[in-house]
Amino acid sequence: MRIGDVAQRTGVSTRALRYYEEQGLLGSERTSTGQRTYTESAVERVELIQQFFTAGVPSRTILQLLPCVDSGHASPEVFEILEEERRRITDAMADLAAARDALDRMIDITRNPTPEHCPSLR
Amino acid sequence: MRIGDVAQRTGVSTRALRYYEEQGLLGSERTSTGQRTYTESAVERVELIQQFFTAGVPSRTILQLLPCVDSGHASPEVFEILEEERRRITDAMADLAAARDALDRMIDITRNPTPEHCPSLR
DNA sequence: GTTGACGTTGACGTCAAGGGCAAGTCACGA
DNA sequence: TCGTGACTTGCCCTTGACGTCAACGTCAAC
Repeated sequence: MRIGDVAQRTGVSTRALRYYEEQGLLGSERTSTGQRTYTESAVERVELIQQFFTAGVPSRTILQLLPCVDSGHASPEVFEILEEERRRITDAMADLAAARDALDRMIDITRNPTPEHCPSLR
Repeated sequence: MRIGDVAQRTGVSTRALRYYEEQGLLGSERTSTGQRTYTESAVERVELIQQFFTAGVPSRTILQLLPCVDSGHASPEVFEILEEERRRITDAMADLAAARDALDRMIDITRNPTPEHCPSLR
């Protein structure tokens, strides 16, 4: 596959794919004329990378985690990173839940304006 | 209260507080010599702003929501924003959950390396 | 009245994940 | 062989929420 094919199948821009390679996250073979060639597994890899990016894991951290995906083995340091990211994500979920609750309260108040809720009615 | 007090009580830098004011998110009185003065409610306000920032709500959107916090009333457009942000946050939570599951699988595999999981052992 | 912490504005720097453009090369069908 | 679309590298640009520095004013204490 060429880069455009991977882009189309993953929904990730070619610019982003080159960026991933630049960051060491995604490998590719080259043709004799220098064009990138990808295997099928690259699609899966890109999807995993995307998932991490979406979760707020920075590229440098992903770079440390990916070898462990391939080898199935984690050094103690990598293991610590795994658990730390897990904690970070859990905390982020709690923050999101709190913000959503705040929005819910606002939605509720604006839907049922009552004197207790609404200073302007008092 | 002066800006340093608010910073200390909220854990938000003075630079950030001035930025919030610049963005219209946070009001302040001024002394005759130009120094900012805050009421007690500013602390609560800053905490709310932080909560939204943490949840990924951009300052321009927060700016549209805050008047509704004060008035207890939301125009249809603001109401739509409220619900859209709610959706966005819910989606983000699902993304985080998916990423955490991916991490959990990795953690599990590295904790119990088995031939099925680990290509290098096959 | 001087010291030192705290305050002011303004301008520029940072960081990450790409976007966009330029100028050239490659692949492939007509 | 020509055209066209896909690809290459290299470079600067963008966005948001501040950090940082400069140059200066203020305030409370001693």
